[in-house]
Amino acid sequence: MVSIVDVAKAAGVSNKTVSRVVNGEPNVKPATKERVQGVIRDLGYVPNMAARLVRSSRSLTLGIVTDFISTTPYSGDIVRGIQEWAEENGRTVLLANTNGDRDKEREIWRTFQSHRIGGALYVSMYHREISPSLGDVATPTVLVNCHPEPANGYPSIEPNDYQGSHDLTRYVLERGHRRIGYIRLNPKLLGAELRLSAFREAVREAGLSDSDVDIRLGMEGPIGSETNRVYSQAQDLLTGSNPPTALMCGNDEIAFQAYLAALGAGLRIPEDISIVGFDDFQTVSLALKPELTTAALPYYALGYRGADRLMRVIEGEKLREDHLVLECPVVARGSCK
Amino acid sequence: MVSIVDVAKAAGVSNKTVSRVVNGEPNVKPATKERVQGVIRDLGYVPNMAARLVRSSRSLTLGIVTDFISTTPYSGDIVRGIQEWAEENGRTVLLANTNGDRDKEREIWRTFQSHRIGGALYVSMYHREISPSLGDVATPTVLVNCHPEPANGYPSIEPNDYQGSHDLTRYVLERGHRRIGYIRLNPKLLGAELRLSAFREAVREAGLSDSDVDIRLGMEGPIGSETNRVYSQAQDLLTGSNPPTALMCGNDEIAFQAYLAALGAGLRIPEDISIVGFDDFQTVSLALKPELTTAALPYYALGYRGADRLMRVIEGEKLREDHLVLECPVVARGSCK
DNA sequence: TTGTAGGCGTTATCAT
DNA sequence: ATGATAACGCCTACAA
Repeated sequence: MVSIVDVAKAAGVSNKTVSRVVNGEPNVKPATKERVQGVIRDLGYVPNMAARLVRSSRSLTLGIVTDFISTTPYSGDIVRGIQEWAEENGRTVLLANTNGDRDKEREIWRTFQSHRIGGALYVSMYHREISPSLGDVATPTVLVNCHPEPANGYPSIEPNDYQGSHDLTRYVLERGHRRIGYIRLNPKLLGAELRLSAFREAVREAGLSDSDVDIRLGMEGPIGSETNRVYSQAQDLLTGSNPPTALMCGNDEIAFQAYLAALGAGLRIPEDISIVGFDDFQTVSLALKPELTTAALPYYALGYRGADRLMRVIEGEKLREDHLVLECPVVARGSCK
Repeated sequence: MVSIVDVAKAAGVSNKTVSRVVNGEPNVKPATKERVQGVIRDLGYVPNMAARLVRSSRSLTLGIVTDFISTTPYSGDIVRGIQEWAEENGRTVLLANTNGDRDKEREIWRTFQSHRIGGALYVSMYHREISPSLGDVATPTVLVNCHPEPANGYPSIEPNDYQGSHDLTRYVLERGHRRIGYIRLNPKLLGAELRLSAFREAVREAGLSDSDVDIRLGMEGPIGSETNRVYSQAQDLLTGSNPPTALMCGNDEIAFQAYLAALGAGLRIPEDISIVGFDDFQTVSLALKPELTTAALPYYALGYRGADRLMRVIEGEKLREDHLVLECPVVARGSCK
């Protein structure tokens, strides 16, 4: 593989001059610069990052640690956001997946260290509280789609489930609905609590009473192997006496099953029953007919802006104890009212 | 950061001996070995891959190039398969995404070169024929979920859409269906052609005539921004005179919309109409009620075995012109007959 | 504006 | 079984 010395020889300059050209440093005569660049092209020289890193110990690669990449396919958009940022900023991305295993997590951390990464993004695939076991290392780290346990203050970036659910509930209320059903996510999910409490709050603010809402548990049990009661709960809710006019769902996949239950019961959407979801998982939300009104989880932005924050941490800004929250905008489509 | 020299000093041996211990080389007295390992633990020494690479030029990291990671969320399983393999084999993974942009592709290739990766996996997110623009580099490369244009012989690994569709059609026929509807994928997709022709062949083998099948175009237009006619086509097909008893769909998302159309038309699944999909995209196939009978695209295995093949190429096996094809098994669930 | 010398952390080579 | 020394490709520091 052609090295900086080869280029220097061929161009008749010192290796330091080549280095200067490669790194865009000043103090190179334009003529020399062009000649060197020509040789670089001709010889197909590509700088060796490893050698550069050994000498300067300033790494341009950053690590991504994901947890359950398999169970929530759509959140891959977080990774895409990070990649996009990395590409725009001349960084490269090292990827590893814990599969929820603590030992593996520690091992990954060692691997990243051995690659002397500049910083890391710890990406959770569902919104939750975590305590990453990063060893006792001082690598700059930002938590994405999760937040740290109270004590250990990593900076983080998360979606605002509360605001999203509150806005969405208001959207439904503003369309005149006064009897509202709600099918919950697995209570073990952080988002479940936030979304439900925002729903309750918005409904209370609108002056509805407890008897105006009908809250059901859609999923329960350990995450990844939960019991799914959505379909039967939706059936029960929709075909009971005095059914709601609107049905809010913990996420789009629940809404999806609610559609099936509603259609199976001979109801038309949205004429007989309005349905809204949460997440804006487009494979579902855009495939449903009518398309689903929902609140959008800003996955891509979570990744992109998370990477941006990481860079700031790397460059020395003190962001510890700094937790950023991104809005979940309501996406109005045809399924409500 | 603690280096091999620090360890050597603290252990009272030469740096080469430490190196030997770290790399599990022979000719180290057990006592020395243990002492060194103790010091390594105490000092928290982590080998510097960059330095190792500079010296030995044998890279333990491999690159993944993806194209449209965003449009097909579920195919992230391919990446998961690769990661799993990498982890089991002590390799690290560098990730980059072209977004379908040729220039970016070339740039990624340069970046990978500058990291001196040992080999690369070119991963397409939907099954297709490609001509990767890898520059004139000799980095070992394996194509995953796609195959090379005739001329340039990269080894590849792909799903067997034809076999999957053929088996699935036979499964449907064996359940006694003699009038079958079919909603096609976008013809621009390689899988679309393979699946449809396998369907036609299986139907012909069973002695059905052209009038027994009703083939509709569900999607068309440029990939990523296609026109979706599935819902209306399904409605039309199911509510016409002399409707089919079984409806086969180009993929699970089409089947999903067919469900909606069927339920909307007051049909019961599978009593009035059997529906089958393709892909086994579990977010859809397991959420549908009844759960969807389909053929499983072996995404995970594609990644895992693709990585395995890459290693073999790296180690010098001649696999050029070697194209591996993985079976798509029928997954029987409740939606058929 | 350009070049020289030295060193980063590691492995390879050859001695001991 | 262990060590001394050179070399990998690059950058830093300093000199010219």
